[in-house]
Amino acid sequence: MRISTAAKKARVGVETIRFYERQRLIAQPPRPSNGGFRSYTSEIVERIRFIRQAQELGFSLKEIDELLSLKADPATDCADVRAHAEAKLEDVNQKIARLITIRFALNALIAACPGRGATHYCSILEALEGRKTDAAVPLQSKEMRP
Amino acid sequence: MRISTAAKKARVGVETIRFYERQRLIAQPPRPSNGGFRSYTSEIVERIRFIRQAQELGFSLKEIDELLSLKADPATDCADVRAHAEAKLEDVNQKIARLITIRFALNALIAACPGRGATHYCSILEALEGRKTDAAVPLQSKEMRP
DNA sequence: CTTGACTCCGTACCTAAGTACGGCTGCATG
DNA sequence: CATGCAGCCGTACTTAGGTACGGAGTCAAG
Repeated sequence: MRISTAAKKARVGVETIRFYERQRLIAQPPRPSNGGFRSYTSEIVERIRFIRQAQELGFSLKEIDELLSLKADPATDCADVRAHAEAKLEDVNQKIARLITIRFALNALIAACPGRGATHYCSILEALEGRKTDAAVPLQSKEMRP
Repeated sequence: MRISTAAKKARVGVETIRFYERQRLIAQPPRPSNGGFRSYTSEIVERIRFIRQAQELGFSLKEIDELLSLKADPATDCADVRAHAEAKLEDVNQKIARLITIRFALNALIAACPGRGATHYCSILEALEGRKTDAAVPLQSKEMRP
């Protein structure tokens, strides 16, 4: 299989495969000594699919690299993998909590807004200025972007 | 007020102020013609605080730039600002929905995991491989990162 | 009047996850 | 056999939001 076929099967771009190779997430198949094209196996396609699936679950490529190592290591216990999943779940829960706080604040802002009139009296802008309105914005800050 | 004082008051780094100046989010105070230090006003500090508040709500610097323009323009109606807040709310809602889907899938994965044993039989890794388990991972994909 | 802290400025670097480009080689099809 | 599409390779660029660095200038205190 050539790279573009592999890319199609894994539903990624050719450049993405190369990028994964550079990141050592997947092995680069050897180039024939007589100098032809590299030949991609279905194992590699599977591996790329694995990577995309894990990405869908919010794992970063770095974390996926760890998962793949666990996967490859026969000494790995299933509990190790589970721990990663649980850590990611925790992560996701925190992001959700943070977003819900934001949603709450945005809702309050919108509710307090008269809906029209000069911005001189805009309660949303006022709230953002930090002068406290009813729709105060009490975020504890710190780390949402991971 | 010198830049480091302004930075402290706005609770950002000096470099961040400079960065905002380069991004034209805040104006750079003129340097005295005799060549001393720039003098920062409390208006600038307020403006930086506004930026950070809006960031807390998930607005990007680009969006904040728009908000600040609306704020500065006397022709702006409050409804314009409100529309931005509502768009951002919609945005936040989508992110939450996406994360909840992920949470669901992670929970299913963890629940299906025996908790120990060789990874050869690890249901989490299996699920990520795309071979369908009970704990299938049915994400519709597409755009969570904004 | 020297020392040390701060400012200024331009530029480079960082992470994440790719995407794009340009020049070359390889190969298959007409 | 020529033509044009693929593959290969190295490098540079992208977005976002900063952070870091190096050299020169400024200023206040000792």
